[in-house]
Amino acid sequence: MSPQQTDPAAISDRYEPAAVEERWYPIWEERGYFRADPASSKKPYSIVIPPPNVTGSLHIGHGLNNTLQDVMIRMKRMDGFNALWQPGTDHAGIATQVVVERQLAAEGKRKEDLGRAEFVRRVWQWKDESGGTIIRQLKRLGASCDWSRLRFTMDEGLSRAVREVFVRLWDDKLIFRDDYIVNWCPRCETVLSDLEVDREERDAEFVYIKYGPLTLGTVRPETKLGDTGLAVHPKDKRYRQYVGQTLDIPSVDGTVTVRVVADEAVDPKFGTGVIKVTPGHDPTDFEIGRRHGLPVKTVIGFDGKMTAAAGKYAGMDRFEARKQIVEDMKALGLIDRIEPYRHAVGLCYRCKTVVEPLVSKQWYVNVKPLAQEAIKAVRAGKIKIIPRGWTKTYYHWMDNIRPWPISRQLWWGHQIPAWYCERDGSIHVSRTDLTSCPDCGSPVRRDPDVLDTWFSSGLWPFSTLGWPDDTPYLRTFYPTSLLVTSFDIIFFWVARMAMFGLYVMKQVPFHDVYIHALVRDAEGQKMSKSKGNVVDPLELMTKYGTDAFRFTLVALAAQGRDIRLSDERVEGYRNFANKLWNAARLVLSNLDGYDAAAGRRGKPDLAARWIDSRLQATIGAVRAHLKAYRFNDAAGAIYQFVWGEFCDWYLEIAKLDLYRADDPTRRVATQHALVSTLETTLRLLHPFMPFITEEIWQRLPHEGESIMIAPYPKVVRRRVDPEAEREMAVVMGIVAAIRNIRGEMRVAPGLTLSAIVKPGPEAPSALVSANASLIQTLARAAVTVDPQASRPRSSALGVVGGIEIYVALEGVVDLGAERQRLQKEIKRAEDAIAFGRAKLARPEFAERAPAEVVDKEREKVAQQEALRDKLVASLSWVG
RNA sequence: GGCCGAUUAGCUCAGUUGGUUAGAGCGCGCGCCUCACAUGCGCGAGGUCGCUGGUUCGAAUCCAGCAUCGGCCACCA
Repeated sequence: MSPQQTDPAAISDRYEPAAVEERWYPIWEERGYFRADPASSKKPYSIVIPPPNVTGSLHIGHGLNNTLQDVMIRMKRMDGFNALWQPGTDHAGIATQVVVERQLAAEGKRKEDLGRAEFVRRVWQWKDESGGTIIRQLKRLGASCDWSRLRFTMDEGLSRAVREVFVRLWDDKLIFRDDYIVNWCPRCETVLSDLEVDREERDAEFVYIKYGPLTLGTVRPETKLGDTGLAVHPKDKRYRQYVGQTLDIPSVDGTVTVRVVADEAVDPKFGTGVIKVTPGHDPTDFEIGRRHGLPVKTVIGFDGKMTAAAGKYAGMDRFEARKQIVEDMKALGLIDRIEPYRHAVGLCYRCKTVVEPLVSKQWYVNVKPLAQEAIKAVRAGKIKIIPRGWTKTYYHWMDNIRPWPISRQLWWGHQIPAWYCERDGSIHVSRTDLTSCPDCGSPVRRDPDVLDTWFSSGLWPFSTLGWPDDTPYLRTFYPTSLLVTSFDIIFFWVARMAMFGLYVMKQVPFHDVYIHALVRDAEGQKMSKSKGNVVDPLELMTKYGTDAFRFTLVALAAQGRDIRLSDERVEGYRNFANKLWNAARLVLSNLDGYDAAAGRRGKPDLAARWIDSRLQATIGAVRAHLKAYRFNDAAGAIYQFVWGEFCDWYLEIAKLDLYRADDPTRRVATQHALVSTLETTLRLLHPFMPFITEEIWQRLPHEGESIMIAPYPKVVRRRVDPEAEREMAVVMGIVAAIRNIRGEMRVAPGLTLSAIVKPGPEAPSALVSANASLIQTLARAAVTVDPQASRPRSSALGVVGGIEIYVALEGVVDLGAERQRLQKEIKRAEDAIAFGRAKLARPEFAERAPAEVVDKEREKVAQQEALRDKLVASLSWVG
């Protein structure tokens, strides 16, 4: 490396991120640094991205999620792994379809007006228009994905994977079609899985209805029209006589015929201990009905309106019908009483419409056997969930898993590969499209439903790598190394991937699962569009720089705790980037005459040995923290090292050699220490702050073409130097003690103090003497070392680790003024003491005030006494 | 109802397996435009670690109970 010199004026004293970010990302991408190579002999390391909604845009959660992944993948890539970060996007069935439906609505059209084929074409068009946004934004974030491998859940290849898995599950009898009670959203007109139903507490009326000889309570009187039974607990003596009877109950619209059954599901202590059984509109009732052979009567339709079976209420909205029926029952004297009641109602996760339990024919995956394997994999440690606490949640959900309804009444998605024979209705599931019945040659009709979005995302770790084909990527990178995701999709996604991965590949889809927390606003509120408190990551990146934004998220990403993001935080880390920038500016502008070889030959002085030792410790800490996914600790370790040690101490010390041209050997040695420390630090920091580190690194003497592919720092044992650390601790302690006195005594920073240092057992004279000039400069004090010294008059005392330091005050501070100040403070303290004592002495206070108030007052007095004593002591030395 | 988490400085949070004087950022006070950086430098104030009890030589840390807040799950109509 040739000697170089940079004029400090040539580099801005502010780090300006925009230009740097724009310059480096395209270079990295063009040079192919993001690409993994399945033929490489390096150890593979892979991450699949949680696919964002293809038509979405980057929100703060993506910011955190992808920054963490980028930190890991960049670190591993630098550390010599064959690293693949597999990117892609999700078609997000219902979400995307709703957006396009809204666009149509703006044109005054409904999707039915276009027809299915045309509608789907419109969605594809929308996908093509908006699909690039989130990818561009991820690039803006610095994400080092292998973009040449970008996948989409509805790509030809991934669709083939979906169909293949569907067929295999069908052949294995793990997919079935059944009439079952489902969560139905009357607005979206589709079935929802249990996970897609949000619960919300609502106030309701608990209506006690007279049912012939019995009385029972319900919050849903309108479903009375669909009652086909009554149920009581088998052991409930009160109602035993009715069990088995069929009752004709006079009701609002003629009589209702119900059979009384005994079922364990009934809680005899709740309400009257009798429940009405409406198998058509309640999941519990549906189960009871199945157990006892009660018929299903559907009185509410898929549109949320009462059906023809509801008699005179037919066509009425379900909630209006509820009111009307209560009115009618009141009129007929069928209501015993009404009580207020608060309970959870199910809402559609997309549109918040109250979900209607309805019986309909849907496709299901019997996930129970798959869940068993998924549980085993975690128990056996083949999948490690971090933080550990989430494993219990995972087990609990897997243990209680129910069949997964996978059909959705949408047009956007993977259409179910099943055909019905027009002749006998037989079902034919096929890898290829059918035009006629394989059994009888009759015409066939394809099932119109599409699959739940999570079906295709569940295949993501292997479908993106080429499955069902046996590709080099699949062989090299499956199972993946790490999955980084948020806790809110553990069940939706992580659990499904675990089940599908084990079922299809016979191997876990990932080894480690890191679950990160939620990013909230500065007040701790969940960000939401309706609250208007959404922080736009792009704005933050523009305002403070991408590196600062990334570093903020990482620094705040403590395990198991939500992140409160505020501008002040990002600003703080923007300042950190600026600090680093200026440290680099100092180094770069003092490299004239630099000779790397000569620098290496030189003998490092104490400070150089110290900073090198601290650097090794930092490298070790960062590696350990990243290994354990303690991102915040890793970031904190670097921050502390760069600012608190390298800048605050080493750069100040280095200036001594840099600015003094009388010792060229020392200068070159120090230049070398500076370059080497800074260069290593940049590599250590690169995964967190990719842009600024590359920019500075390129300007520094370095080896290689980019920091992105430079080696990640390793701890060099022989550079760990406990002796240097001990000795520097003494020097720093003395400096701090003198600065402390300067601060307390309000001595101007420009004034040079004179200090006598009396070494103690921990700090031999030789050590202090050897570093006297260092101390002198850092503390701005003329230092005399004297083991026999005793404290002179008019001096301030500092004590550190057995060393005594006497700082002369004569001529430096106005002793008279200082005396006055001390006297004034002593007086104030004494006044406070006197006041406090008087208060305590007053009987009405001492006897009547609460004990803690009295204690507090006593404490205050004691504090003031201690302060006074300290001031008096100071005064004696100043006097 | 079940499970989980949180409670530490004015604010937001760190604090690995129990171990000297409990840390950081922001904010606050004092002094500084010291030739890398005022997005900065030096110094300082500020904490009964939610409460009660227990284990221990020793507890912010482990155990039990309580209080407050938050989250997830759940078919009590």
